[in-house]
Amino acid sequence: MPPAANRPRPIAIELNAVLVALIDEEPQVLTLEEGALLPSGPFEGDHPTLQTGLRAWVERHTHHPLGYVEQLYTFADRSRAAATSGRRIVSISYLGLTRELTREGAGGREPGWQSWYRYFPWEDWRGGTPASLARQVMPRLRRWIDAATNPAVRRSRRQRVEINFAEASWNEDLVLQRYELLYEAGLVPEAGGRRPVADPLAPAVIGAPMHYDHRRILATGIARLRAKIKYRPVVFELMPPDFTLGQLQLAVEALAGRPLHKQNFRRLIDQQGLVEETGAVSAETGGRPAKLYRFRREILLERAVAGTKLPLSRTS
Amino acid sequence: MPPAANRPRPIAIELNAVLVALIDEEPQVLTLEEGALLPSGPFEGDHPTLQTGLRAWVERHTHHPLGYVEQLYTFADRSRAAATSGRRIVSISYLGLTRELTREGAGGREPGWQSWYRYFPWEDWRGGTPASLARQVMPRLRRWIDAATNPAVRRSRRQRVEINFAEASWNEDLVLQRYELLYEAGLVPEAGGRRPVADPLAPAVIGAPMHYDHRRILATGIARLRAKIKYRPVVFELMPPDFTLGQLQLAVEALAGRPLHKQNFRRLIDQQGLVEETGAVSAETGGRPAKLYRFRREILLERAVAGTKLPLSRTS
DNA sequence: TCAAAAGTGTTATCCTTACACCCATGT
DNA sequence: ACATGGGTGTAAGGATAACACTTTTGA
Repeated sequence: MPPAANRPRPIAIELNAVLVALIDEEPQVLTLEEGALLPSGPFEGDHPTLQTGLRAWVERHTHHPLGYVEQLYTFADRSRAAATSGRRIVSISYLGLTRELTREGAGGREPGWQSWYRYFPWEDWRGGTPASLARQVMPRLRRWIDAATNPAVRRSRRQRVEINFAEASWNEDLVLQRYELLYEAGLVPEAGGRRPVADPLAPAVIGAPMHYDHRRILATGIARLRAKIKYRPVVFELMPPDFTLGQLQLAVEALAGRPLHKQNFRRLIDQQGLVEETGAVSAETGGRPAKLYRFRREILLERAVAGTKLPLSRTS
Repeated sequence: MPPAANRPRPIAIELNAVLVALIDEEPQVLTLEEGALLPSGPFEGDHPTLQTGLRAWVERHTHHPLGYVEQLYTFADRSRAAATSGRRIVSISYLGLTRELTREGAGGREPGWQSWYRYFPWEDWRGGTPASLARQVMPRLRRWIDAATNPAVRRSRRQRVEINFAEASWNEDLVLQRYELLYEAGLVPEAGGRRPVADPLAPAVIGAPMHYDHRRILATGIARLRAKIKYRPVVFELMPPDFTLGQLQLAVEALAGRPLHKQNFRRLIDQQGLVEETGAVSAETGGRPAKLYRFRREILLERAVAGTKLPLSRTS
C-alpha cells in the first residue's frame, strides 16, 4: 500500500457537531446564524485524534464543556465542494451531549440553542399526532405519490410513505429515513449548498431549513440518539446530577418525541437499577413532593447493556 | 486558485473495506498479504461520493461485485501518520457484503478469503465455549488483572473483564469492546504501525494479527454486522438466491458465532414473512430433502424493521 | 375540598424459550 | 432398520402494556 505517487488534489477536513442539551424540558441543539447552521469548522491538523480536535474546537468556539461524544458519519460528496471553492471537503460529523441549565440568547451571530422540533415538527408526538403531519406533510406526500405517472413508481412511493409515516405504527427511530423521503419528494429543498434560507413559515418548506446538509446531519444525530437511549443510559448525560423520576420521564419523552406510560416507566427504571435515591425530595413539582434520584454510574461497570426501554402508551 | 490562506498540511484519504462473504458456511473476509491486511487504498478524488469511490476501488482491485455497503468509522489518529510519511491520513472504513460461491486461492499477494474467526478465535461459540477463551484469553486477562497494584484499578479491571467475557452472559455484539479490552491488556499488540507480523501461532499474540489497526477495523465490522442482522434482513445479502432454512440458520449462526434453537429459528423466520417457498426441494442435505426458499424482497417495502432475531439456545 | 403529580399493586397478553414428537430420504 | 436432517405442535416463563387505586402536597 504505497502512499500514492499521484498526489490527489487538496482536501480539507471539516468537523460538524450536533450538540444536544435539554433546556426547559425541550431537546435543543446548538446552532449559529439564527439556527441555520450547525457548529462546524476546519479540523486543525495538530490534534492527536479527531475527537480531541472536535472537543478543542467546540470548547474554544462555543465555550461549552462537552460531555459524551460519538461519531455520526463522514461525507465527501463532490456537491459539497462545489459550494465552496472546488476544493474537496471531507465532513465528519459528531453527536455531543452536554448539560445546559440556563437558557441563553437564542439568536444573532452568537451560538444559540434551538429546539430540534423546530426543524422536524412532524417528529414531536408528545402531544398526540403533530399538527404539521396532518396539515402539511401528509397532503404533500400524497401529492408526490400521485405525481408519479408510472403506476409501479406510484405504488412504491405509497408503500414507502406508508412504512415511514404511518400513524398506527410510528417508529420514532426513523428520523433520518423520513427526512430523506421528504427530501426526495422535494419537501425540504434547502440542502445542497449555501443559499438564502427561506422563510421558515413559508409554505414551500416544511420545518425550519438549514444551510448545506446540516439538517440532514441533525436528523442523523437525532435518529442515533433516539436509538441509543434504548440500550445505553445516555439520557443521564443530559440530566442534572439530581432529578425526579418525573423529570427523567419528561427527558426521555422529549428525546423520543412520544408520551410514555408513567407506571411502567418507573418500574423499568428501578428494575434495571439505573438510579438510586439521594434521600432528598423536591417540592417544586406542583403536586406531591417527589423523591430525588441520581444516576448510578456503577451500572456502566455492572452490565454491558442497560438502557431506557420505552414503555409506550396509546392513551397518554 | 489559491485555496485558504493557512493551508493545512497535506491530508490523504484512505479507504478500508471489510468485505464479508459466506464460504463453506464460514464468515470470511477479503484480505491481502496472507491475511495481514484489509483491502485499502487512497480515495481517488474524482468520484461523486465516497461510496462510489469505494465501489470502484474495490471492484477494480479485487474484481468483486459489491452488494450491500455501509460506512463503519473514520479515524484520523496521528499515530497512523507516523507509520507512513508524516502526512496526515484520514481513514474511512466500510463494511461490504458480497456473495461468493467458490473458494479461491487464499494466500500470496492476491486477494484471498480468510475466516474471520482466525483473527478472533474467542468469538466463535458455535461449538460451545471456544478453546482459546479458556486456554489463552482468560488466563492472561487474569494475569493482567492481578498485575495492577492499585486495588481500585484491579477491581475495575476485574469488573470490565467480567462484563465483556462472562460465559454465562456472553453478548455476541461486543466484539469491538472485547478487542479493545484485549488491546489495553496488551494481548493483541500488533496494532499501531506496520511491523513484522508475528507468527500467528506464537503464544505472545492471541488470534492472527494484522498490520496497522486493521484488526480493529475488522472487529468494528463484525460487531456492526452482528448487531445489524437482528433488525435488518442483511443475512440475505450473503445467501445464494435459493436456500434451505437449514442453510439460512447455519449462515446466521456463522455470523453471530452462536448456536441457535432450530424450531424457534424457523418459526421466527416465517412469522416475519422474510422468505417464501420456491416450490423446489434440495436433496443434498443428508437427510430428508429440504424445501428451498427465497428472500421476499418486498418485505423491505412492507416493514420498517425486520431482522433475524436470535432464538438462542443453551443446549445446542 | 379539589387538582395535580407521586407512587403502589395487580392483571391480561404476547413473545421467547424449551420440550416432545413426527416425516422423508440415503445407506 | 436406523441415522440424519427437515418439519410441526404445544406448554412454561418472563416481559410488556394496561388498569385501578392510594398518597401527599399546594391552592
